[in-house]
Amino acid sequence: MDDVNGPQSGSASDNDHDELLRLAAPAPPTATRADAARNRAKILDAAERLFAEHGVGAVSMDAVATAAGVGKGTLFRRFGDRSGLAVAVLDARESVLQAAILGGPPPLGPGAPPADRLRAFLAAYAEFLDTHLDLVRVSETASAGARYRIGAYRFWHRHVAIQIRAARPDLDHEYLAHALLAPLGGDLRAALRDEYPWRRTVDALDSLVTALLG
Amino acid sequence: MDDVNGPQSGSASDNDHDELLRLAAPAPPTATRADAARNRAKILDAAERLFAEHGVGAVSMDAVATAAGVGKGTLFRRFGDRSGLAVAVLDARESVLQAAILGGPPPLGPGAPPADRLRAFLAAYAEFLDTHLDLVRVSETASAGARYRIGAYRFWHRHVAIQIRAARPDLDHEYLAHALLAPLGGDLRAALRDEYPWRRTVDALDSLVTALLG
DNA sequence: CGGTTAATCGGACTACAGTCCAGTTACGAT
DNA sequence: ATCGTAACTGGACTGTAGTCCGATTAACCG
Repeated sequence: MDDVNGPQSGSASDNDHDELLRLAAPAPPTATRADAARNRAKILDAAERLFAEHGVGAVSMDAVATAAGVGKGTLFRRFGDRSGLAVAVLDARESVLQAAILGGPPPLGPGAPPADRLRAFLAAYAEFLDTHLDLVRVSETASAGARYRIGAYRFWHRHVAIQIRAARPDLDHEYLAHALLAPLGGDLRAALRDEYPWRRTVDALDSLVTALLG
Repeated sequence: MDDVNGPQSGSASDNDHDELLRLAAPAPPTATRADAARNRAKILDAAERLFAEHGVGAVSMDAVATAAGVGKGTLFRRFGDRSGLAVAVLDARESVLQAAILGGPPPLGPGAPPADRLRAFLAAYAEFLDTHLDLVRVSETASAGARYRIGAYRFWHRHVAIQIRAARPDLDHEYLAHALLAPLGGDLRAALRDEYPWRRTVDALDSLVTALLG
């Protein structure tokens, strides 16, 4: 297991970066049949269009399948369930933020102190969340907390955990990363959006990070 | 609105206590028809029995209605939806913890320093959560983040916010209370239960509280 | 280029949450 | 005691997520 000790050597930092990269990279394109790939693209197109036009909540899976010119079985075979489809649609948009974290300018990208990077990330993620709230909520709706198993969440979690560890190696950075991400879950944000606008949310989370990492 | 200033005067503390009491008290029993009350009890009995026997996830609303000897319309009229039923079933069990907070011995009850009370509460709630996880998850499953509107959550939130304010009046205690409760949401806990047992969860949250309140 | 195989396709099917409304029943007024 | 009415009841109905399996078709090999 990637142990907790090993202070900030250059190579440890590189390992962290590599691990994040692996989480960000899409699964290796395992020899898919041509028609399957075509259908996948048609479905994503149709879903994106319908979601934009009618709102995520008002689009049934049947509607997506029909609009894509594809049977229902195909839709569910390729994406598992409704939340899987949402994840796939979100994927492209998440990549932008992931790229900024991996190689963008500080404080979001590498180079800034951990506490600053963490604050910058939480602010950026909060913005992402508000922009795609409906889609994120659907992607979280799953039988057994699917959100926490998919690549995107694991990327955010890893990034946050690494920043915490860098500033406070004595803490349980793995769990605390979950705890810091939890307030940015879709349901809570949807319930609190009116009462707590983006600015107030970010300020409060900043104060939490400051208390934790100094 | 109940303003943020007003330091820890005795009366402010009493106001806090009264506000909590109000959130804990069940809605005034507005002249219910006798048969309605009887059916409500029959439904709760049946639900509790079926949940215990087959697991929460394997019990359909039809099954509850049938077992209670009641029509489906009645079930939905009285409890709104599936999550409303779960809330009602949980209600009695939550009251125990609420009573301990309002009038039990410290550190859970009044008398201990805010940071201690907060830690004690988070530990107690984490235990409650693990005991009733399935039911809590159903109670959170709702169209528009219903969890955050119901009395039980508002009680927990109020309590946490009050403790934060008492120790750190400079912070946004309202939002931070949500942030501290968020890690104890049902979905996250379900996903993390295996990897992070109760002890580790509580320890990590303790360190978070310590960082925040000292 | 034709045959073999295994993955894919797609629409009929199931199960369940939640709605609706016509009939019924309890309660207050007379 | 009787009546009027508002609230309650319950089962038929709707819409949707997700499953299943026979028919289809792409990829690979000789």
